[in-house]
Amino acid sequence: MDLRKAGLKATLPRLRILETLGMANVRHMSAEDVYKALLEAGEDVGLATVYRVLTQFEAAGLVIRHNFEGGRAVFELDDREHHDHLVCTGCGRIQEFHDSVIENHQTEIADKYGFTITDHALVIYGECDDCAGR
Amino acid sequence: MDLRKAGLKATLPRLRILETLGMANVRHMSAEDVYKALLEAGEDVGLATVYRVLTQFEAAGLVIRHNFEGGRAVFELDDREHHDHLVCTGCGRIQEFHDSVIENHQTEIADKYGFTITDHALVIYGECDDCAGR
DNA sequence: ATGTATGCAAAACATTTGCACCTGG
DNA sequence: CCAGGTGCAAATGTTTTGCATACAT
Repeated sequence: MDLRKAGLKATLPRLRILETLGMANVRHMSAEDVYKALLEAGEDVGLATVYRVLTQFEAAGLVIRHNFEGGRAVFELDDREHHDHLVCTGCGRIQEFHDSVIENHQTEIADKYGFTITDHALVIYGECDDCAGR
Repeated sequence: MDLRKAGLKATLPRLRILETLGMANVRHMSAEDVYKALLEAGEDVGLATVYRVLTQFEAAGLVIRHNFEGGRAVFELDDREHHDHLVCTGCGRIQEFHDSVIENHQTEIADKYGFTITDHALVIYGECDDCAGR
């Protein structure tokens, strides 16, 4: 939460972007989503700044960038336990989950092939209950 | 392998693109990779056609499109058992693997949250042996 | 023939960068 | 004050699309 602790000046745009990502009802937003939310909130921010700041936040470990299908990256505040994602192809809803058996197996696999894990991305695509009946 | 069976006319560009993806030493290529390979082979093909054809192949289930980190999609011939990927962040090398324990757990997780799996993507990023010592 | 596929060039996106101006500490 | 941050516009890189021509059946 503390920008200074992350080595970043506490400027207005950075604070606002962090706030926006912290809004309980969103969790996963694209750069454009953040930008639009700020404009609607009456903030005068540039899209380029949103991209720059999100990239800095990622480097500082404040947010996680996801490359789900669809061509645009989405960002999420890195303020809770590690988890993976279920993405509904119908409504776009995102469900987080954690499975330690899968996590452990990933480490085993990396070992087996001589890789040192730096990161991993597990995304399950499917249709959620609400979308099943169209 | 059979374009007609997939409902696609057996045109020269399509045959060449399929051949290129089938070259044993590649497996994972971006649209541009395929395009360049064809130009070098003396084929007169357009980049737009490569994109169009790869998208058709994906829809027909002949190839799989991956959105790894890095902004560009890579394609792989869908001619073997399902598998996931280890991607070396150092040299870009891609190692395929399969783990049935992980697969089974994914199904369980989807069930638990009421999702019907249509697809999934597990990518482990890390550094391979060869890159470990820089 | 004839409907579909292709190549080219232009368009559409997502994201990045150059630069003059503004701001936080 | 002054290094670093920001907004804007222009540049980039990837993928898509419109259209006249070429090709497979």
